[in-house]
Amino acid sequence: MATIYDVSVMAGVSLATVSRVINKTGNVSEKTTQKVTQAMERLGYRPNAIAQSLASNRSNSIGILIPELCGPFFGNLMAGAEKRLREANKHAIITAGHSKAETEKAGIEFLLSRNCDALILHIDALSDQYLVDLAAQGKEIVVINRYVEPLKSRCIYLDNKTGGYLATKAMLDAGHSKIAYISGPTWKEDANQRLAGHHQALQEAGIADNPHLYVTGDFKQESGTAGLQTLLARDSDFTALVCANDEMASGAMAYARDIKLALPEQLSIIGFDNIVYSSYLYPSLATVDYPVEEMAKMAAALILKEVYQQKGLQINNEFYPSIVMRDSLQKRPS
Amino acid sequence: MATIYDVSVMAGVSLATVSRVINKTGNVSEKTTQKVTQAMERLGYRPNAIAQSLASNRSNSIGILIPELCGPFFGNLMAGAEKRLREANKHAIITAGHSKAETEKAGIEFLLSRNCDALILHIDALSDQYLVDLAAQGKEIVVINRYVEPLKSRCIYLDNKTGGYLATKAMLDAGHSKIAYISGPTWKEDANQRLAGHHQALQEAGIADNPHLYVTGDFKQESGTAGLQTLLARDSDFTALVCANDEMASGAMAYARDIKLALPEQLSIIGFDNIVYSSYLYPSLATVDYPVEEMAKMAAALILKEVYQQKGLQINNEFYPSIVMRDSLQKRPS
DNA sequence: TTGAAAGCGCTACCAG
DNA sequence: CTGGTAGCGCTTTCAA
Repeated sequence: MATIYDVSVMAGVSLATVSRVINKTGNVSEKTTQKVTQAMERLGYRPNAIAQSLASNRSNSIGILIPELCGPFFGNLMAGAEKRLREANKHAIITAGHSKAETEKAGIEFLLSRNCDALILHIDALSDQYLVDLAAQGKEIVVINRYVEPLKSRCIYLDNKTGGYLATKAMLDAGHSKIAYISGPTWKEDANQRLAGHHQALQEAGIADNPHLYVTGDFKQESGTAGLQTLLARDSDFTALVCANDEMASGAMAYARDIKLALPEQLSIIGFDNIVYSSYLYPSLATVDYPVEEMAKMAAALILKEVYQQKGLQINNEFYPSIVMRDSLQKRPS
Repeated sequence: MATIYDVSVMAGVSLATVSRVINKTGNVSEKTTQKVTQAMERLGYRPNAIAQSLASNRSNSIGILIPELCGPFFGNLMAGAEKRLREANKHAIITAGHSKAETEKAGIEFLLSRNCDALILHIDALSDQYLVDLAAQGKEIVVINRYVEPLKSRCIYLDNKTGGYLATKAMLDAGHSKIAYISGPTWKEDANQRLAGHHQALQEAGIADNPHLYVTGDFKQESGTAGLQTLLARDSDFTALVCANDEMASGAMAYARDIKLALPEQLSIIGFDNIVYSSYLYPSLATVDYPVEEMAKMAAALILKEVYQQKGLQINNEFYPSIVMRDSLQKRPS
């Protein structure tokens, strides 16, 4: 690899000048610029980002920590952030936290040690306090899908409670009153808030809480399958099922078909997230739209504004869910 | 951030010694090690990976370039590679190539400029020659899902042609003879090979080629929907549909239901890839298994072996697809 | 077993 | 407009 030194020798100028033309900073004469550019081309020179970063304390890269690298939800999150950053000539460095405190911490350390200019974090396991302390260290962080009061201007979050409320409300409006619920893991904030919204909707409708109608999953498909199985085994005669995310809903749907339960005639189902393939399920899955890609772009925009002083960016911290009606949710036959 | 210098001062030793205990290299007395370790803890010291990398020309990070960050196929690819690397204490740096020569090249340059020790590349647009030249520059590269003759020991690939063959053969074996095909983009190697396998199967069965039964998609769901629509508009009376991937198959299934075509009674469908949710579709989608996660792990293993001299690793370059029978493929009613 | 010192490739400040 | 030069934080000889 050619270095800046090789270029300076070939162009017959100093290191400083080469650096100037690389970074388009300072004034360099037209003629000199040309000489340098030519030398760079001839040598196939490419700046060493590592060295640049060490010298300038800037890396033009943003660390992104998400629980998992696969799955439609986080896929869209990554893609949204990466797109926005790429447009601004910044790079994303992505790593997985696997929803465990230890690995989340290790992931953050990794990103920090790579000198990221800022971090976008989807944290499941670490505490609010940890995030507050982290932010206090001076590195710009943006927390996505979580509301941390002291960091609220740095959080991009969804009103999950309203989302849960809307889902159940849609079932109520369709005439259902026996509504089962498959929750996400109780140690996840978003799962709890969705459940809280569900409770609120039931309460408003004057429907008493029935623990037989709840089961906890882990946001994966299999747990939707297992969840519905458990619920049915309890022998409660519910006509509607609210799932805390689409993946569990699709698992539940698969189970329903296995046991010849007619969908949506015998059971209405609604999910949450509006992941890409929910409209391709059969019946197409009603859900609550989670504008995750937009939110990820907003997180990126926040960083572009705060860290790179990009102008004219409108920041919006709170996002709202909306109902997406599809065939899996049907009026309760009276 | 505390630096190695701060640690050396606090511990009362030299920089070199601190470096030795960080890297567990060279002999350092028990006592000294303790002093240093304590100082590091007290200062909350974390090595600056950038500086380490610049000084040692090693980064312990592996660059991964894939076309897209979202989607089940690439999600599994990332996850598999990351998992294997993490176990070995290496880190993945992931970037998207978006299937365009320019961005793919930029992605590679980015990874190279970040001093990655090796690259795992899923390349769509760049030429074989480009890859050969790249490899010649000395950086270890592993090419995934593509066979490049001069680099064959560095390629981890699937026998896509056999996969295409198996899919169509399964339809033939089920009694179908009018078989439509929705292909991937013709400029993608894997798409062409799958199609070649399809042709081979037809030929062996003595079935003449019928251009009316072909349509080209882009591996996305929508193109499956559009593809089936186009095929049906041509008014050919096919009873089976082979899709070059599961996403297009799910799009086609959605369209079939829209127009009240009974699945699988009136149309048998098979996909390719065996992405996670294909078994949750209705009817569950028959497909060709693509062991992408295993392959990604193998790519990582190859790097661990070649670059980091990890021992005892068995490398296997070629992987084979296998048929996954599910409800969407049914015997042709005679 | 330890320390001194020369870089790694680049930026940024200070002179001129 | 250009050059000289002191680092950025760390690794890695070479000596002691």
